[in-house]
Amino acid sequence: MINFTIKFQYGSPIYEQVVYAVKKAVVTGQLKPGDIFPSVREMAKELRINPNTAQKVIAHLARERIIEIKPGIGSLVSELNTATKSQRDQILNNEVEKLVVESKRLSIKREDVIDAINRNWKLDK
Amino acid sequence: MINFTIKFQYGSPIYEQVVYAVKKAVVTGQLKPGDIFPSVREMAKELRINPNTAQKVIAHLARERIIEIKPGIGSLVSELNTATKSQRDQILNNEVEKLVVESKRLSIKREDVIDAINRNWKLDK
DNA sequence: GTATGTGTACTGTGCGATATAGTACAGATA
DNA sequence: TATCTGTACTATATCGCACAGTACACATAC
Repeated sequence: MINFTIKFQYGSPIYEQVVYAVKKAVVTGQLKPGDIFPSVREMAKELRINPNTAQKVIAHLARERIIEIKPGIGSLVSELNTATKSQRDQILNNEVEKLVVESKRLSIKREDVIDAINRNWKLDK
Repeated sequence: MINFTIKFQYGSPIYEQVVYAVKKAVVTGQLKPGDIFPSVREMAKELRINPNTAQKVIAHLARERIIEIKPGIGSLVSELNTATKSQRDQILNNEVEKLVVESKRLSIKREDVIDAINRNWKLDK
């Protein structure tokens, strides 16, 4: 059974979209730590993607420690992680900078960006 | 003469990195409206990239109305734009959501993200 | 006029990422 | 034993990206 939702878009790789959907589902509580995660073949069948693509999703999620692989069993959703220093820097400098640059370029007010952050932070959607 | 700085990284296309560097230079005041923008051939020579790649940069910047092309002359840096509704939604929903999801996933505090926004907003770097 | 500098549009080549199809194997479970 | 897991292959096709090189129309400067 698939516990998260996806609507595929053009422009970015399928495996990337699935990885993001899983991250979002974990953060919003749609997927909880300890939940059983769909297997390669099940995901491929349900989402109608190639098994190799599903395998790529599993491998990426495992490398980011979002799921834990239990050989012969499948995978389990992990607890939320704590950021390493480099991950923290990547987000609080580079990612935020990109958002700020794009906002200023389009004359979007700082307050509106902050509001959007606060609004998105309560995402039980 | 090139009025902006770039340090090429692996992982993302060259033309994208140059486009972002220009956006940042405009936002920080390093490039001002009315400034003459380097031509395709000049950019290719100075940045040591292929003329086709430089052409791609110019085309992207023009499509986003960051520069104005004056046929036979070159290009000029435009004024800052106002966001259309769809651009605004794209940023205040999708982009912000990605930042929030990634932050929550790594247990980064909301206050730290807001601080980073405020810090980056004063970018006269 | 000529020479030069613009943007733009092609043809090719090479490389890597992505997605697909299909097969196979080791290991754990039932 | 049968079935499920993840994983690792071989192949194919398509696309994005960067590169090399050539060509054309247009405006400017001389």
